[in-house]
Amino acid sequence: MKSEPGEFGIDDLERRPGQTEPWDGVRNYQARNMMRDQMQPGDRVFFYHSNCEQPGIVGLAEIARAAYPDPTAFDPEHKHYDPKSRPEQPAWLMVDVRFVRKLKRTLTLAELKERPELDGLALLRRGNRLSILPVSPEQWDFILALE
DNA sequence: GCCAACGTTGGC
DNA sequence: GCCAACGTTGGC
Repeated sequence: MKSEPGEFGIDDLERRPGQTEPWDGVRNYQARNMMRDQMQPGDRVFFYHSNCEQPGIVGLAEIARAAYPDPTAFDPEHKHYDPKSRPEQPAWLMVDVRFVRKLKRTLTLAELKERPELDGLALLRRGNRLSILPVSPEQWDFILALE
């Protein structure tokens, strides 16, 4: 899961009450479907810092709550308001994410790109801009071993 | 700041 | 349904 550290970084997650944060604001159908269909409580995710000096994987988090309606979509005052989403029929969902730990070092995007073992990694696909991306078990183990 | 790569919107 | 215009993402 990507986040801009200037907006909400791994340190912010660590400081949250319960070290848990609702992952609101996702407004992409592919990303929504991944939250809805692929994320269960206890599942682990990489926390990725994007749009910053050193883009890369900085920590581990886990899903604390399965997908449920994103209330920010209902609020006309909110930046992420979307009139297509109504409480009776929510278009947008979010999960709760809980801090697990920071990595001992940042696994930079540049470093991940150098690894032929990660050729198929969705994060490295050309033009990818999704804020939530799949990682296979093999990719997961390989990346963690780089730490 | 630049720009490639997308997703979305809306006219037709 | 097509597609140009536009907005956003995010690395560099």
